[in-house]
Amino acid sequence: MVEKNAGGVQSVERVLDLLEAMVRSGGPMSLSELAEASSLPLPTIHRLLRTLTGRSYVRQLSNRQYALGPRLIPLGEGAGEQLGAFVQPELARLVAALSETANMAVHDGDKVLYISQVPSPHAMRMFTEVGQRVPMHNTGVGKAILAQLDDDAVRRIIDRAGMPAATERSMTTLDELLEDLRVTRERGYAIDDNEQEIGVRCFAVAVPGSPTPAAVSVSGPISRVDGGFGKRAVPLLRRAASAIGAELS
Amino acid sequence: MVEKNAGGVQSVERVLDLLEAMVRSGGPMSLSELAEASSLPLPTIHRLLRTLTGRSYVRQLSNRQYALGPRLIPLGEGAGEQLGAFVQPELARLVAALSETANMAVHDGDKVLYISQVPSPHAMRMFTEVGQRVPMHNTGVGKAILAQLDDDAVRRIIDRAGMPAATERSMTTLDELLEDLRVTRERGYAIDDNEQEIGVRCFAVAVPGSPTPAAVSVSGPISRVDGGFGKRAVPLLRRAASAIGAELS
DNA sequence: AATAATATATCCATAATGCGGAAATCGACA
DNA sequence: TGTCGATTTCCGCATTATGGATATATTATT
Repeated sequence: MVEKNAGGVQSVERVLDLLEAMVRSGGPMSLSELAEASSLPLPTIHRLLRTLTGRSYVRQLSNRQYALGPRLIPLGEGAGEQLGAFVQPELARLVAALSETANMAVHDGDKVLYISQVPSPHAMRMFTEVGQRVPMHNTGVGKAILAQLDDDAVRRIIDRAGMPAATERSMTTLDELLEDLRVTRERGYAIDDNEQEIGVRCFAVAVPGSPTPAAVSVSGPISRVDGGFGKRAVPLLRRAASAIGAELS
Repeated sequence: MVEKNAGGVQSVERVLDLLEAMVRSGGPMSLSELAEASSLPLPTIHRLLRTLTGRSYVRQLSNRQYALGPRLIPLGEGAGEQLGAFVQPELARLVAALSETANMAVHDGDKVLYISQVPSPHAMRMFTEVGQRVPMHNTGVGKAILAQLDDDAVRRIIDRAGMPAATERSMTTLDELLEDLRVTRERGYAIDDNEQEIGVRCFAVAVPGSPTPAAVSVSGPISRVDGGFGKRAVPLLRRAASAIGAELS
């Protein structure tokens, strides 16, 4: 044995490495690019990809490059549903206590993906939709997730995604954002104050120990969601986040 | 050798079988349920799941049941993007020729998932969003996909999903739907005529040879999308669908 | 067009890897 | 506390995946 292995099935671990490399690259990859990314011998990669293409989890373009295949889509959808189903009751408890819309979102590339939502009983409420992807720099969940990364990682994400302003309250420079994240880390929760949409305020807490970074939030109109609301909401958000985190780890 | 193997890496094939079983079940599964679904020995399944849980592609609940894990979500998203990126130019050609919104969708569970869209240049246009999931029985893409299945498979889907009416033109009985699908198969393309939304008509063609069933469509207001439009649209849709199908296979 | 250079795909002998029967452990229920 | 069904760990065996070497495509060069 050349290296110790953490008890996983080798070929499965390698397949996962390959798929992750393909997600990271964001586009089709050639065999040799994959070899470099994974430091595995070419024949091995080829054989594994052959297995995946045979099942449509990877498809080979006419360039002979490889891309993620359509069969992965139902897998991702299914995972989202199953996760959402578990998270739903926790969010429902938040809504029962606070009467504002509760969301859970996960980090996905340079954006944040909503995977679960329980709407507020109020007529005027938030309208985010499960499956929607929103920027990281001007949303509560996005900033809660960013605050868990170090400044360099944040910089890379913003380099790629930019900082489009959604409202006049949105932050537009990296320095502003990094300072806001510093405050967020210290305080332990993130606030979106009219940054994503005028008239809306949002409190968000990161899910601790989640494998893909995630966060939960409650949001509503500023008339109801004020400082006093925050005082009541944050401890509940913390509890919900750690309950979810405990189940995920 | 007890059985012939199609040249794939055994443990990888088995992992895919397990994940697919978990998607089909739609909820958490116990080890023994997985054993029954996959006809593999328990220790083997356990070892494979251990590898997957170690990487967060599967998570184990406190019940000791297993569910699809959060790491699958970015995979599915990435696959959707990479597929969409390739499909985009084909859809753009359709829009250039027809000036109506073009969509591509894949079969996902009991619904249809939009994975790519190019909007019409007209001010009045369709508003479907990528990532949205819509019913199968009252959409063009949905019916094009259903028409490729046999009646029993259709029946099972409708049994689970029901046939909620979106408009007064929506079909609401299985028999109506099966008859419509028979016509669709004969004709070679599907029509959604005010069934999903009043004032909107849609022509759709299945993507041939796609591993996950898929379809492309163009849709717009009935004032522009009439019989004459269909005559021009269908051959172009066919060409786009087979171009996409060729690349996917 | 012909040739070289590079990247991709296939073979196949080897042993390392994953396999699964058997046994231990855990957890639910009485 | 004892029993039963399910889950998890153990470990010797041989089946399975491995990767160096080789053949075959594909692209670049003259």
